[in-house]
Amino acid sequence: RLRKWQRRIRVSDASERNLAFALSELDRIASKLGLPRNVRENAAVLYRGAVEKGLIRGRSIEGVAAAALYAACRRCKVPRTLDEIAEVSRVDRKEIGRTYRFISRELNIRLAPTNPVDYVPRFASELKLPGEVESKAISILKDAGKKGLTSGRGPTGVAAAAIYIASVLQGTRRTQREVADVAGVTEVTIRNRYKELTEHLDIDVTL
Amino acid sequence: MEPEIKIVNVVVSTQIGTDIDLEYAADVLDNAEYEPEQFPGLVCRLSDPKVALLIFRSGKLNCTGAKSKSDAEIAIKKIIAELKEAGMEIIDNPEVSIQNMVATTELGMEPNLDDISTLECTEYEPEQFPGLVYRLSDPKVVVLIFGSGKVVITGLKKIDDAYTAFNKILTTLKELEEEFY
DNA sequence: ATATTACTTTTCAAAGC
DNA sequence: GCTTTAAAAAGTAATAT
Repeated sequence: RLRKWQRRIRVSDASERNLAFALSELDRIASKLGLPRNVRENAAVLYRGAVEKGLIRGRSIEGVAAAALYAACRRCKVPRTLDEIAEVSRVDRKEIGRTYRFISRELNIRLAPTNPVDYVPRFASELKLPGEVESKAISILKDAGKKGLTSGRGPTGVAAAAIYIASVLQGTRRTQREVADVAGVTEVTIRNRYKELTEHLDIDVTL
Repeated sequence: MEPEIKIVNVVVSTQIGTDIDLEYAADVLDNAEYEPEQFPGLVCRLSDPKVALLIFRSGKLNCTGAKSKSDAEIAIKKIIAELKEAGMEIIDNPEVSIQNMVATTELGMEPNLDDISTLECTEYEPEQFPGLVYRLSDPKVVVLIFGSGKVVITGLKKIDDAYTAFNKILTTLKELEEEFY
C-alpha cells in the first residue's frame, strides 16, 4: 500500500541522512588527525558494514564512526591511540574502545596488537628526525620484540624510547620531553623503557 | 603436581531478612555508610575477616573481599549478631552462595602474548591493559595472562574450576608453542 | 629523580535510575 | 549502561618529596 511505500521512503531517507552524517563525521575526524584518504575509505567501508549488520542499534553514530576510524588506522598501519581519537570526538575513550571491540568482533575483523614500529614514522617525522634515526629505532624495536621487551608495554611508550635512543645514537638528539610530547606519554615512561631497552639489548648510549 | 593456585577474593550473596531498615542498621553498625542517593545498598567494612558487606533493603546481602567462603560466613555471622542485638528481625543461619572467586597463579614461563592473541577466544590490547584476556567457555571463566607469566583467573564459582581452567590453558599454550616454534 | 597513590582490565551479586 | 564492593596482575599517570 501507499503507506508502506511512504514508510520505506522515510526509512531510506533516515538511513541516507544517518550515513551522510556518519561519513561527514569520519571526514571531520580524519582531517583533524591528518589521516590519509585510504584510511578514511577503509573506515567508511567498516562503517557501512556495521550498518548492514545492524550494529548501530543502541549506539551513537559518532561512537561507531570513531571506532571505525580507530580500526581503520590500525589496519592501514598508521595507528592513532584511543586517546588521540577521543580528543577530537564527542565520544569518550571508553565508549570508543568498547564499540571498537564490538564491531571488530561482529564484522569478524581480528586485528593484531598495535606494533610499536607503526608509530615510528609519524613520531620521527614530527620530531624532524632523519631516516637513519627512523631505521635505527625500527631495528631496536625488532630486537626488543624478539626478546619479549615489548609484550604488555604500551606501544607508544616503547616506540618513543626506541626513537629517543636512536636519536642519541645518530647524533641528532631530541630530549625526553620532546619525544614524550609527540608520543603522548610521560618522561617517566620513556625513562623506564629506555632503561629496559639499553640494558637488555646492550646498547651503549654515552652522552 | 597441582599448580599452586591462591584464592585472593571471594564474593558471596545471601539473604538475612525481608525488609531491613537501612537507616537504623547504619546507626547500629560500626563502619557503616548508607547513602541511598549514591547507591541503594548499605556499605559495611569489617576488619577481622577483612571484607566489605553490602546490605539491601530487601534483606539481600553481598560480602566481598573474603579469602574463603568460610571467612565470608564468619563475617556475615558477625553482622547478623550485631543487628540482632539491636533488635532487628534477622534470619539466623542463612545459606550463602558463592557468586564469584578470583584466583592467582603462575604459568612457570614467560609467554609470548602476541602469539596467544591469535586465538579467537582472546583479546590483547597492550595500549589499554598489559594483560591478555582469555575467555574459556568450559568452565566459564576469564583468565588474564601477563608477560611475566603471572595469571589471574576470575568468574569462578568453585575452586576446582580454577585447576580445570588452568590445565586447559596450559595444554592450549603448549600446542601453540609448537605451532610458533 | 624516585616514591606514593591511583587508575586501566576481568568477574559477580544487589536495587534503582 | 551506570552507581558500589573486593582482589590480583603490570603498565602508565599524576602528584608528592
